Amino acid sequence: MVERRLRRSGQRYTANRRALVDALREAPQPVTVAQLVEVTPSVVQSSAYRNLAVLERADAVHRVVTTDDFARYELAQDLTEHHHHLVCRSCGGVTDFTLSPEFEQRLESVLAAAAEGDDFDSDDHRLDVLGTCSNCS
Amino acid sequence: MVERRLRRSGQRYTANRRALVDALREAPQPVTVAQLVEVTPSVVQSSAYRNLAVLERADAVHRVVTTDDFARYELAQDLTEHHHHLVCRSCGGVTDFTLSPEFEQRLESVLAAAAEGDDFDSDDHRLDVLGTCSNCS
DNA sequence: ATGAGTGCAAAGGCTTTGCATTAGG
DNA sequence: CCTAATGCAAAGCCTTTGCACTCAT
Repeated sequence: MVERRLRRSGQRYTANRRALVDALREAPQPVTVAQLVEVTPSVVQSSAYRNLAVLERADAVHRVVTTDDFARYELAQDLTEHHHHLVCRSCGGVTDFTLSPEFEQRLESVLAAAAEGDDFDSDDHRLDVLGTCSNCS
Repeated sequence: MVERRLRRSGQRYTANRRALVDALREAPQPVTVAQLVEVTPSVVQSSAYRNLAVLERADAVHRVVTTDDFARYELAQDLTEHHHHLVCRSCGGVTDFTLSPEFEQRLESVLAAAAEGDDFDSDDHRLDVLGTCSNCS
């Protein structure tokens, strides 16, 4: 699946990229590049950044922005499951959660209507809850 | 209102801070620090960063994270009106939009339930629509 | 062969910080 | 007065980039 997306955008599925994707598959939640490099010592930092950028352009991974200074990555949601994030203001950590399909659908239609009104071409939404995780409270 | 919040957290409402808040009040949407400094030449960049941090801790302004490398700021939503953002993937620009009070309320209760299940102490949510703005399309 | 991918090191760019000076209460 | 705030410059830190080398096709 990831391989197909890479090929589609004219990219190879190299050992480094495989290692990164495997690591992301293992991760239960979005991880920073530093964490990723630590788990996959065969991939040096600059290659990790470059490959994550390639994977993102191929829609295989997704970059998650939280409140701290670290970019986090996760597998593309259509390779996993559509979900949202609990973002801890204290440690910057991210936990996934999902909403019912009914509510998701309702949300999508409401958002589509809002974007339409502003002549905005929407392709995704991002719904995060901010607060304090159980570890930090 | 802003002044009260600053005093509450033991901070002064100085000329620089006033200028920043006034500029934010004028801005129709979240603005970058660079834009802010440009509009308020009396405030140098480092003071802008420091003061925005103070104002954020006092809950007077709110830091908005988009997809580019620039932090954006807006007045705290309870000083304006609760709203959400259309974030352009191309230029990083942000436009505000609102949802109906009914839907907002529904959303809040759904999110509260989800956070509860993860033992997460939620205090806010952030709902952004990603896509392409009319300028960039 | 030949262009994409990689590693290392250096550079970029937004943001933060040290320090001497100024101003608010 | 005396602490907080300010300006300037320098440093930090995540991220990107240049360049030579290696690998896949």
